[in-house]
Amino acid sequence: MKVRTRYAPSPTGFMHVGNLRTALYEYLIAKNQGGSFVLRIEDTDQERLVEGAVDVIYNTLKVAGLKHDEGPDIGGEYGPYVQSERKDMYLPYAEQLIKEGKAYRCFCTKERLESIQQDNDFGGYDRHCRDLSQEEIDRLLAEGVPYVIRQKMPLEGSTTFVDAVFGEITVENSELQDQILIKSDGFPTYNFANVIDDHTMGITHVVRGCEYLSSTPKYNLLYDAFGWEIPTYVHLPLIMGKDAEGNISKLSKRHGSTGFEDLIKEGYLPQVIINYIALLGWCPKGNEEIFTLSQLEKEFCIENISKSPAVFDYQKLQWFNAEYLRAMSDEEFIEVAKPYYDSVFGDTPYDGAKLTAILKARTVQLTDIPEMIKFFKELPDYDKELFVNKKSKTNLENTPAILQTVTSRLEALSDWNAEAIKELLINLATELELKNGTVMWPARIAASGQTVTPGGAVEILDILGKDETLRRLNIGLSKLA
RNA sequence: GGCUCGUUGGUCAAGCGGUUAAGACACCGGCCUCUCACGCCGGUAACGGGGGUUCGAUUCCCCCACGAGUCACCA
Repeated sequence: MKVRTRYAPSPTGFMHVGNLRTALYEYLIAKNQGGSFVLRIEDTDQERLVEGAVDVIYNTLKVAGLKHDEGPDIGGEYGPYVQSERKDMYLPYAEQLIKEGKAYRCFCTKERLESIQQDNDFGGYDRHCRDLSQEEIDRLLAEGVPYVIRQKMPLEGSTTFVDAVFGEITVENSELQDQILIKSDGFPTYNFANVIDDHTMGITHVVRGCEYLSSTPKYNLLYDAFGWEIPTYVHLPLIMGKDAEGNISKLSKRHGSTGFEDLIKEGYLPQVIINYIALLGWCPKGNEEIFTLSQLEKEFCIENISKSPAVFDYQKLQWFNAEYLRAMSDEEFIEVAKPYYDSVFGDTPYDGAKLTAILKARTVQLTDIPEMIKFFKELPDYDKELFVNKKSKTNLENTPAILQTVTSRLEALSDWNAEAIKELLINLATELELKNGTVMWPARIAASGQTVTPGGAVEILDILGKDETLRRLNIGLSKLA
């Protein structure tokens, strides 16, 4: 049978990396088996609808490369793919269960439910309406008393199911509530809609966070009640975060950015986020860690999904990002870095290729770029003490003369390119019987106004160009005078 | 609190009865070097505790501890 998985987010306007990982695993499980990945929007909670939230979902999947085969925007033979548009499908199923004695109407008010919460030795709903007489039901219906439809849970025994990740899990039926199937506004609950939709859409693998593990027996009782085949369950371990004190809890804002959009804004590549979260809870066969999406499609297997929760590690994410950036061609790097170059230079022309050459090995997050290159745009004010460096053997005594010589030699250089500049400076060092650093250090400081720079003197001088270089070297000389 | 699940270095994790207990990130040295990176070489660091089963347990079983999830007209 062809594998079919579905990603069923509710449109909240925010894509948490945990949700994205679920989507990714669903996608991978489907693609690994040549199956279909379905997108279904779960908007049964009319009180939590957010404007434009569905677009966030489309956009994230698109940027992340998780192309769905069926969905609200592209259709498919199992539509509609938005639950609110499927609203009328659910009630008949619930009524069928009532007819078969597997569900019942509950007329209890919210007030009553709240009051029994106070003194609940049993926990939860007391099944007050489970055995109302038919006359009573008819009377309440005639009066138009609002009601919900609840599922009758077995009072005894236990329910066992097998999860593809966690194995066999047994829950006592006495633990199960008579859960609501249809809310008083006529909409189905998430749990009910899920079962109906998954079955009618032919979903074979239900992949979701393990927070659903203990409610899965309820789902299965529903499948059984309808005589439907139970799907394969794949429950995923949670993604945790670690706060400043070292406490570990479910990943949330206090741990840093948790939204896909936020991470993109912070200069992480979409393919990096995908690669990293793929490895949070799943482990490939070999030692390789860098995977493209299509490689993941081939490698992914349910057996290697971990049972224990994983802490989201921003340092590792950074390493992945830097690694991807370094592996890029110059053209690819320029493409992703351009907005950041532009943010520094504005309308001033610049050589993206040369910037890329020095930045590629040094960029962790793309957002690091402006800070690294802003000195090219404008020479920062600096103290002459910066010229002093023990290891390069530079000090305020020898530097003025060296910098003066460097300046005049460069002034005479007609062909301004990295190679020529390098040759000139190295030859000068040899000629003066100095180590390279003694010549390079003053040049770099004067050209950049800072001790730490991306690239060396040669690259910086080359990028600045002859005029700007000489202007800056002269500023340096005047500081030393 | 009841129930369910989990527990290998700081983090991600391999392991599936016998291993010098992989690898990666981070960290610490060293080399390279005009700074910072990159790259290369090396290093520190782990099976939560207690009982069993077994010739032998990180691996199987039980108990405990700790952690997490769940007990909604939310998903």
